[in-house]
Amino acid sequence: MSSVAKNSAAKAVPVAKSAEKPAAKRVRRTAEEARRLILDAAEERLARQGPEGLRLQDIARDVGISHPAILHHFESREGLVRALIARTNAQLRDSLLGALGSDAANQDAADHIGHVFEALSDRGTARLLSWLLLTGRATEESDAHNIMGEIVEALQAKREEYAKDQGTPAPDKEDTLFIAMLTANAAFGEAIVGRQLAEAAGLDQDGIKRFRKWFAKLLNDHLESGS
Amino acid sequence: MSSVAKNSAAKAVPVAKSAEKPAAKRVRRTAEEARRLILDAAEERLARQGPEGLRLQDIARDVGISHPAILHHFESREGLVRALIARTNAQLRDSLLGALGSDAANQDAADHIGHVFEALSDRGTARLLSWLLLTGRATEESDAHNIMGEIVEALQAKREEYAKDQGTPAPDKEDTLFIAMLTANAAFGEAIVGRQLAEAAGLDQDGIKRFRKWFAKLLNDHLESGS
DNA sequence: GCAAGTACTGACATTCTTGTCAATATCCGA
DNA sequence: TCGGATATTGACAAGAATGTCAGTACTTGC
Repeated sequence: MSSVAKNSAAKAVPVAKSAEKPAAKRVRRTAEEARRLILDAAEERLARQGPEGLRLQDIARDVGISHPAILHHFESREGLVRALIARTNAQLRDSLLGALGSDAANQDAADHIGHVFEALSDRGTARLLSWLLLTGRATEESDAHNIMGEIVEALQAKREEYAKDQGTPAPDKEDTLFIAMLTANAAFGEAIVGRQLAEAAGLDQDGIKRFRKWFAKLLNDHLESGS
Repeated sequence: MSSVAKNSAAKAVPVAKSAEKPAAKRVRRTAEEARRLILDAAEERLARQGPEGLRLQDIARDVGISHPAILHHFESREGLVRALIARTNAQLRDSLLGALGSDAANQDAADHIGHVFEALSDRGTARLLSWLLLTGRATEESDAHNIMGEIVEALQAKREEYAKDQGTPAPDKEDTLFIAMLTANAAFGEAIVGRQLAEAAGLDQDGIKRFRKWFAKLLNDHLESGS
């Protein structure tokens, strides 16, 4: 050992009192893994406790690291929030467009409605996005722009295709847009006030399912009535 | 002026350096008035900047008082929030039930929809309520319970009356409940994501109006189709 | 093995926010 | 006009939160 006496008891910084802590074997993750874990923890905190539960110290404790580690990976708290927003947006986009694209020939609204509601309710995606909208963030990010635009395009394409098959006139594009908007609004609203309202009305979990079906039927009736 | 030399330069506490501040003539409001002003300012801050903009110092500056004055009137920040919630709930209740009760014979959904949307959008009522729901407050307040219950009752009564006039069968109560829920959800959703979505879709203010009308028509069609 | 790169940490600095307190100014009734 | 009640204030206290920094320990390429 050439460079001796480096971690003995010399310098003075770690002190190292007799036989106390076994040093706890520091763990080291890849940067990517660490970022993922941190975002996961932040996401859950946000979903469970709302915006005020998003504190670096808490998140760090959840992950099992010190809070400066978070700063190391995300620069600042704001950076963390930005990253969380970006990831949530991407997940939402995949979830929605994926569902819309997969069962290509499915014209039944109920399935799509279900997907939208679940995509927004699960893991508190809607709550997260609502919070960021409420705090005035993402005003210029305009990620939502693309998502909404793509979805309306996809929906309109399906309706036109369906109309051609049936020999009915092509549907109005604004009508398609309104359907998408209503669904989005309703899903967001449900994610936020849904539980309260359902409780107030004495609806159980099954009642909520009935509500979604009822809503899907409402839209289906509209679709079939021809604009 | 018998008791002279009271605000001269004596005691030592206010220091009163030569000719600086003219003492600024302290204003004194009634407790009620002060509370009202404070709540107004808090409400606006919340609507404009979201939950993070609700700081005692800021609110105090808006009103033109010092922040301990707020504590004096509301005990604590939490007390202020509670009071704000209570007032907002009461306003919302009056607004919604008032509209529903006034034009007694009006069966047209469009007007009611318009009222609901406006009541929730104006002054950021929905944003405020959303925030408090997101932060997990008002879980047991259950003020919302009463409001929702009353509204469904009122709506159902109107539908039954209308059905009797028309000789049609009485409407299903759950259907009425679902209509109310959808409207509430959609209005909340619009209050939060509405602007973003509309922007994304290239809708202007007029487009939003068209959307609301479209939604009202959707419900009207449903009402007239008999459940 | 060695050295460079970097994930990670403890301690500290800074700033912000709620809340307390004693003192003061204003209103209002006697 | 006096005196009590109370709305209001400045100064301070306590705590929490983000951010900085120098140093430590793990990994990986040579």
